[in-house]
Amino acid sequence: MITTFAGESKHFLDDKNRLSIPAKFRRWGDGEDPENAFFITKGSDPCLVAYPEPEWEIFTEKLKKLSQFKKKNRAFIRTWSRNSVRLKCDKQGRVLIPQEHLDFAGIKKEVIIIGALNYLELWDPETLAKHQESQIPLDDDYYEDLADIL
Amino acid sequence: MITTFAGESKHFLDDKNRLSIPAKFRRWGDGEDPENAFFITKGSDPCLVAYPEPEWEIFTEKLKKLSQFKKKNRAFIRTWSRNSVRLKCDKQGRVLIPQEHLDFAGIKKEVIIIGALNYLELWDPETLAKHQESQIPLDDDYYEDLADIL
DNA sequence: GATTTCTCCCCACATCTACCCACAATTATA
DNA sequence: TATAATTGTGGGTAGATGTGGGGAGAAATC
Repeated sequence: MITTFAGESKHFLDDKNRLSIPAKFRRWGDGEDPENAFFITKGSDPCLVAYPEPEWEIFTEKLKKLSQFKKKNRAFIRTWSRNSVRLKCDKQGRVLIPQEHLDFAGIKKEVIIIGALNYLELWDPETLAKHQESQIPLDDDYYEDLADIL
Repeated sequence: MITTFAGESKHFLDDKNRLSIPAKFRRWGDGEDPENAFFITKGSDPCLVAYPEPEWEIFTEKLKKLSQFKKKNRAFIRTWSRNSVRLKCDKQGRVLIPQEHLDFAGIKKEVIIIGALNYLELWDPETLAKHQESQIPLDDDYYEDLADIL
């Protein structure tokens, strides 16, 4: 069982591109996961997405079921896999994020870390603000649909 | 099973932004919840809303079922989760409320804590008074609709 | 094989958190 | 009513946390 991530923090990259993972996001489940590694990918939104290793594996197992005889499946699997990097926290609870991933999300120094239930999102503050502004507000139809499951 | 919260109290933030939870709201259910943590979120009204952890989890578990490959789902989860903070009572029954949340609700020193059945509302007294004044009175139609379920 | 780059350990330290103790005021109990 | 327990509030302090930087070893490059 994975701990549910919630809340947000602001941290800073240091000169070595290391990012402290907030302590509350650093441990999960029953603590029996010895490594507590994350997989970081490029998100569908302009941010990085960090999955605890078990979550990433669950998702990846689903992907394996896609037929590789469909061009779009191959493309998706390829992209997913290329963009995934396994990152282990150092003894101070930091991960070293590849420059290419930082560039994708426009992260320079400041990082907003959002706990989004079973994954984390890493945002550049400005990019996040702009994204929130340009966001189409959730409309009544959406809430109608939500109401069906909530 | 969650105890039903009812009634209201007035407490004061101390210099460290700690708020005593009224004793009657501090324990719930069968007392078998070892941590007795709250999740505090920004309300739809200008106040903070505090859910006992089990209540928050019920809702959140449903949210986890939403696919993250729909943009609107991501937006909804992000908003919900960003504003949520898990707060554990210290041994004296107090929680440390983040400054940002206090600012959202305009809380400075005095706090009105309202038991609202399965959650608590935290109000700045002035904000609450103003909100009550500007409140649209409940009309007959509303009571007609209520009658359907009551 | 030698040199350079990268990774990750360690140490350091300011800040923040949450423990503990304390105590007055209130409520419960005998 | 007297006594005991609970509650709300204040404050000191040890430990946790976030950040910075040196340097040993691994990996990559020449």
